Amino acid sequence: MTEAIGSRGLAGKRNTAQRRLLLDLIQQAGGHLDADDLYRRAREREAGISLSTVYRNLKLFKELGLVHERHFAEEHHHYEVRARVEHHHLVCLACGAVVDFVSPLAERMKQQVGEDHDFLVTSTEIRMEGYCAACGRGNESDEVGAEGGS
Amino acid sequence: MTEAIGSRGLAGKRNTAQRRLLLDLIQQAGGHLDADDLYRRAREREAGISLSTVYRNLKLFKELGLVHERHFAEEHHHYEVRARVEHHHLVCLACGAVVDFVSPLAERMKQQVGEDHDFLVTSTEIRMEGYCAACGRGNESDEVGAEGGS
DNA sequence: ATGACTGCAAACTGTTTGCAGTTAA
DNA sequence: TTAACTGCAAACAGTTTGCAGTCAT
Repeated sequence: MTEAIGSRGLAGKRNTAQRRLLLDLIQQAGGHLDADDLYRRAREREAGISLSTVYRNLKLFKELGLVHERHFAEEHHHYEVRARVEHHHLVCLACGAVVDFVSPLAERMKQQVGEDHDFLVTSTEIRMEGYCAACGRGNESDEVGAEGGS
Repeated sequence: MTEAIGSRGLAGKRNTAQRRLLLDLIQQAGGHLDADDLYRRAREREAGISLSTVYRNLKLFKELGLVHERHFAEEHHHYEVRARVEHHHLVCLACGAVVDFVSPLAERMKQQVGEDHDFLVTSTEIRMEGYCAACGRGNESDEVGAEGGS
């Protein structure tokens, strides 16, 4: 049953070849692709597709709730299919790997913070940075001690 | 007292009037200002300062660890003085208010996630979105239920 | 038939860079 | 004195938009 978002969910919008293609690629990719990744992959299958179309549809998919926009440390956006369960990201500062994770603590924190600050929290994004097992060694210098002056 | 980062911490770099001014403004602001905010405030005090200088110094301060760069949902970066204790952000989708919060759960989660995925986590950024007490009512339509198809 | 959608090129925003002049050390 | 720094303008990357033509409905 991986027809998850194929054409379904377009809510009255036109079902064009480009949209089908983009949705399909996003879905296949699984996660974490930016507009340019998507554009490049799309061109492989349909050479004439334009970058504006990619952007316009990414925007549409976002509005329809089909994809999520992520803000990693880089200067552009990343997109991923809307996940069934809320997950977060761990990014390796050395190799750039992005690992998804879930944590029950996140849910608890959301509730608690919402209560404490009288906020109705609708979504949470957690990004942890550091070094993965492979890159871990040799990077002791970049520690983040948080000392304050008097 | 509050001479926290004034000229101190420039680590051998030149102590120019522009740097002093920028550091001072960043400190006064307390948090969450973007390059353009900073530029505008800086011009009020020293009309001739250039935007490139703002960017170049923001980059320097970041490298020296004097400020943190934040990635809110908008298309540009925000900066804040390096806090004594790691805190996170709650942003109101209606009025744009940004509230800082701290949570002991964040620390626990960091440890746990690091262990689980064999990552050396050096920093964590948590952003929760939702509606503050004042904006809360009247926005029931935009809920984020995470349902999966079939 | 017709308005939503597309491709293209041009515009825009946030950020970076080359260069020549200035200034802290 | 001199290399680090600055202001300016021009370059860049990512993203958006106006327009004329196309295509799903």
